Amino acid sequence: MQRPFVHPPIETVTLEGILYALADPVRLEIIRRIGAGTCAMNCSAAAPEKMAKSTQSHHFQILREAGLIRSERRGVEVINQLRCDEIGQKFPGLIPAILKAADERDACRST
Amino acid sequence: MQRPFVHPPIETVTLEGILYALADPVRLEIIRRIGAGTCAMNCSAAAPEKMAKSTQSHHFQILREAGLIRSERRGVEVINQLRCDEIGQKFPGLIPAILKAADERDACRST
DNA sequence: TTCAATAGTTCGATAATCTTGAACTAACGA
DNA sequence: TCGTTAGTTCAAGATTATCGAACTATTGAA
Repeated sequence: MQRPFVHPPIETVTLEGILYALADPVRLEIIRRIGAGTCAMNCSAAAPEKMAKSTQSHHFQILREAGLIRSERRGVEVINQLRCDEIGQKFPGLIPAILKAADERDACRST
Repeated sequence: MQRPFVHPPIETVTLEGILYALADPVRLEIIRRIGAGTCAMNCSAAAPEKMAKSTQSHHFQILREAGLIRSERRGVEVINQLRCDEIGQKFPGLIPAILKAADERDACRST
């Protein structure tokens, strides 16, 4: 089928959806990678290597439905970017706080 | 069996565990109620009314295992409180950001 | 002490959700 | 047109959640 990507308008994005999406370690990692990069990232680059593609695709779909990312086909690949401005407007400081917590966790781990 | 409550030391509390616990709407609501109150709260008061007690109990167990709450038996009931100082030390601003987002969502809803 | 009531917990079974491999689609280049 | 790459969709087995029923722990009253 492969219908075009659906992105919920920011008004319908819910806190539950965001937390649910970010509660999965894989998806949190994807968001961290996408969020850290300056430009949009394709799915394979953002997801863990050894995971089944179908599972990757599933995770991206959940991130899209949660309103966290915007996906767009660019040639043979699909590029993704964080909808940080929109989300930041609706839930100020939420995403940064979570990403900061993830960074702090990593910093603690490596010491 | 009913073994005594186990509370993970703050060092073993993970961001994943916290996000996972708070991703469930019921558990987020429980944390909001416990967090809002000035004193510790028993399970029935913090959980939604019409939910099965076994399900409530299950949710409290997940919140405990995530390190979000500390439970203690007080007579016939079990009182719960947010471990906000400890968590705030490990993940500064995380819980407040999530609770703030929940408050903002409610504020938008009611207007 | 014994009995009843209250507040949670544990257990077992069904219902919902996740993960994966296989088959498929869409775009590109030789 | 064919082969390759990058993702998606689908169906099925494996986890995980929800509930009712039975149980435990504590209190207070007879």
